[in-house]
Amino acid sequence: MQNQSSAEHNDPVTITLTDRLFDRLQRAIVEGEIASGSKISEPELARQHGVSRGSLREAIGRLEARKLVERKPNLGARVVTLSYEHLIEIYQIREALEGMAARLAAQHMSDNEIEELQTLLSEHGRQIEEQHGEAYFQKQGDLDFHYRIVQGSKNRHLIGLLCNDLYHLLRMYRYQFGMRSKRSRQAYDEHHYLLNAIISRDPEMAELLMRQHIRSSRRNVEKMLLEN
Amino acid sequence: MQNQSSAEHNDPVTITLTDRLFDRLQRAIVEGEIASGSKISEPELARQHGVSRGSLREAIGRLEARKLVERKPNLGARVVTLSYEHLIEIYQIREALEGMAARLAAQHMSDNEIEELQTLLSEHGRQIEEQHGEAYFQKQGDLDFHYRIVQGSKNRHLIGLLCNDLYHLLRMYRYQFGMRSKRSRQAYDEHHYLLNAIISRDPEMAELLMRQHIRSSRRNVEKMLLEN
DNA sequence: CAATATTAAAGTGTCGACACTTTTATCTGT
DNA sequence: ACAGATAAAAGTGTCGACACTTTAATATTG
Repeated sequence: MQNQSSAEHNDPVTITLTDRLFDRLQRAIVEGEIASGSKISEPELARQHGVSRGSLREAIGRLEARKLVERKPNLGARVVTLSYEHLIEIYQIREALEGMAARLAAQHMSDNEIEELQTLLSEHGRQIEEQHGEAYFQKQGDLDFHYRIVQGSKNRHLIGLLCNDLYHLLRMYRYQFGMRSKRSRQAYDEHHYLLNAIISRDPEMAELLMRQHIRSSRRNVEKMLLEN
Repeated sequence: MQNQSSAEHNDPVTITLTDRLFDRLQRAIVEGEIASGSKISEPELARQHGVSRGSLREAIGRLEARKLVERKPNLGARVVTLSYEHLIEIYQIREALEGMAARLAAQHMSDNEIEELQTLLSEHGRQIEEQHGEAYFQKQGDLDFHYRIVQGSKNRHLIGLLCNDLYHLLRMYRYQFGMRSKRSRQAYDEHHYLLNAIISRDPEMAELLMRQHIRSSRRNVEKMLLEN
């Protein structure tokens, strides 16, 4: 699940104005530049970005589809309000969907893809040894690993759901709740078990391990948030 | 998962023009009135429905979010093309998500809700005895049952994903692939096992049974489609 | 002075018009 | 007659303006 612009696999590289605007707004929201829960004034935002209200409106519509903003008729749009409960909901959905993705990946990934995944993972291992688990790189590494497995499912609908819809919401929580994982070593191990299940072409086991991995990640987050 | 207009839990009952248009278009697409795979001409559709292109565009945007149409910059929108492969993808996602929904429902449904579910199910049983499994009613019954369990998960994000996004796509396949279930009796039995797991408050078992139920429904569909 | 009614301001929903892109139809040369 | 170039038509992307709704500010009244 790496950074990808909204040109998301759009063969014609024509980027429309609304596309760019959508990207910018999404980033601004995810990174908290536009505060969570705050109201969005169409005239103001349109002016700030030098664009007509019509185009802005379309961008907002897409943000709504990704559940980054909520809209009520005649009352306007607000940036979604983050909450502990909602974060848990997202983890439950991830557990179900990524579990299925791992199951499918064990069936459908090519030998070549599996090798690349292996390479990626040993690279992570090296990084962890070297810099004793520098948080940022490891977090990105986690995303890369999950991203490849999701892609490996070969289920385009599932890929879209996880990489387009859920991913950015999750990123928003990471940014704004300051979620740094202090368990990069454990995560790395769990990734390894999962990889072995995929190498063995064992769908059942792959799903099981992925679900455990996400559950333990969730427990980690829960603990971290209850400390604050 | 019963019929619900796009006013979807919008407290202010102000229905905007775009809302109505969206509903109409969604119905037209789901029921095949606008052919799957066909191109959508904005000027023409706008004229047909007596509405400006701007409003139509917003409606199309929402249809795109629900994956009922696909859009390419400067080339316009097409109704999504149905395929066997895509239908399988949807069933895989349903298996994962509804499985999780059942697990959560076993934990979170109120005793009252469980009783109502029980009532609903015995009503279905009665109907099957009487009219020997009239296809339509039983299909609706299946939807109602699943709908309540999804609601019972109390996971709002999950509910939205299943009842808003996936549900209409699935309905579209049912309509256009003519998917009638000839296994209402078996489905009824499977519902019963699942209900028992929920009554026992056994999340693990509930998820397992729901996943089996959806898998067997998928196999039924596969068989049915390979006959044509 | 507080609570309601009235009015002004701001905001959203909808529309029609124009610019640019893609597609279709026509023309040109060999 | 056919392939490619050219022009016309249709279609999409973007904009600014107006109507109606909500919110804020002001006035009114008990």
